[in-house]
Amino acid sequence: MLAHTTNPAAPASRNARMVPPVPSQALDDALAMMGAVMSYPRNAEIYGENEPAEYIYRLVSGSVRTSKILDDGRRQIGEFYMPGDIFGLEAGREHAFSAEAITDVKVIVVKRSAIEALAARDNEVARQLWAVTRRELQRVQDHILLLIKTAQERVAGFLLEMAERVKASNEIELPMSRQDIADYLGLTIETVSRTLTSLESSAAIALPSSRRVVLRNRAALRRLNA
Amino acid sequence: MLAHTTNPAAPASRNARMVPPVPSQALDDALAMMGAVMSYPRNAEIYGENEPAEYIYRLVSGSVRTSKILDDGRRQIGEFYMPGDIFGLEAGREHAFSAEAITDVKVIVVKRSAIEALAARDNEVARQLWAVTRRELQRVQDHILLLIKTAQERVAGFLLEMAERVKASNEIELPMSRQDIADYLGLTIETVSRTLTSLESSAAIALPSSRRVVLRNRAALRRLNA
DNA sequence: CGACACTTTGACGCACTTCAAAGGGGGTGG
DNA sequence: CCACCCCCTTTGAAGTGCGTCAAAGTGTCG
Repeated sequence: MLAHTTNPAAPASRNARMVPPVPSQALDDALAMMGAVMSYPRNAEIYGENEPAEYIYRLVSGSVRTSKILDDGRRQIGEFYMPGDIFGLEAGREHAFSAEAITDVKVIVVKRSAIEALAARDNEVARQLWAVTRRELQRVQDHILLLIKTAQERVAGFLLEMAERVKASNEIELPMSRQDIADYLGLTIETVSRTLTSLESSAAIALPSSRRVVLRNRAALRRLNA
Repeated sequence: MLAHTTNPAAPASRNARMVPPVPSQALDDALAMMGAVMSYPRNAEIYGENEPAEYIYRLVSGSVRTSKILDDGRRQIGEFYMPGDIFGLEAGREHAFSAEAITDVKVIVVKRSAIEALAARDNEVARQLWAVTRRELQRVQDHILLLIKTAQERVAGFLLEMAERVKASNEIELPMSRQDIADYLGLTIETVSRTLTSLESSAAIALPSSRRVVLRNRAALRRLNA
């Protein structure tokens, strides 16, 4: 099987270190073997915060967000997941975040106990599970670096990250709403909107529609991404 | 909610979920067996950003910070490590952060290749390495939750986290400087200082000296920690 | 075509930063 | 043992980037 993993045409990466897809053939095969395909409509909850983490998921199509609601109602997005990504692994015995379908999604679901039993027998699977967790850790660390920056830097960084992950030339289709972006970046929806508008004015990007973004000047975005 | 009631001896925990120490006897034993003890004086670099990640470390005594300098000179602290913690595992093939001794420290150092070879043979060690990485991930996720809050909430959350980790009744000795705290919380040193002063005025804490903090009213701190 | 959800734009306020200077406190040398 | 110095911390005053509140677009699906 030619895995979806490698991409020779990858664009020059952002200055934050790359988080390359983990080549995880053995794991992917195991998940495909053992797992059931499930579908969730847009906005459905895949699992909830504090639920026992009984399953792990491999996203087949669509996009997923993980989030956490704070006591005062503020919401933080943990991560966005794209096809091929594995999620639901981030927790201890309980999910620390909830996961929701941003678009209609298909996922492969596997019982955690089953995959862990396999890992106990198959060191390659164990190694890849660990690698997936380390990649997740890197993503979260990159996320922290975004959160200490200015609004312009956060939005520019977000766009570069998305462009890299969806690997679509220069025009990217954002599956998530402005509110999702705002809650990912620790900003308000108004600030995200204003910042995008201002990036458009400075010709760094174009916005053919609110969910479509054309990166016109990556160098400028990378400069903002300080 | 009757949450987090599990440990009667533990002080009531913060509302962010606990990140309990991972019981890792097999791993600790292996590290003790295979490792060399090294000492670093205060402020010494243990490893640098972008260096190959050849070793992993178990902190024996003292405190360590990991940090990353951004292009414009801003510094972000990744995590603080206390005795018993394992660090240096957070990266891919290269360290994403540098690690520095906050105080004089002693660490046990083990070649990564050696511990990975052991993990390939000993599933218990492999499992525990994965568990350490997952705990690290949880910490970083909690860190993100701090970064989206107000200054008061960040500082209160930081104090509660430190109190929990050093497990010293109500008076804690902070090994790190105000600058370290500021760079951990994404604030300026002035804001950290002002916030501590204001928490003292409101009788939530006392500051016998700049590095010593007495938690006088955890409930108030937890309330701020929204 | 009309209703509803999402996005954009505007005006204003405030929390935190920035710039500046005044305290400590602890270690060293006289 | 005291005095001086250096570094860290605290306090003050003023500026500003982002949040808040409010209202006007814009697209989409019945």
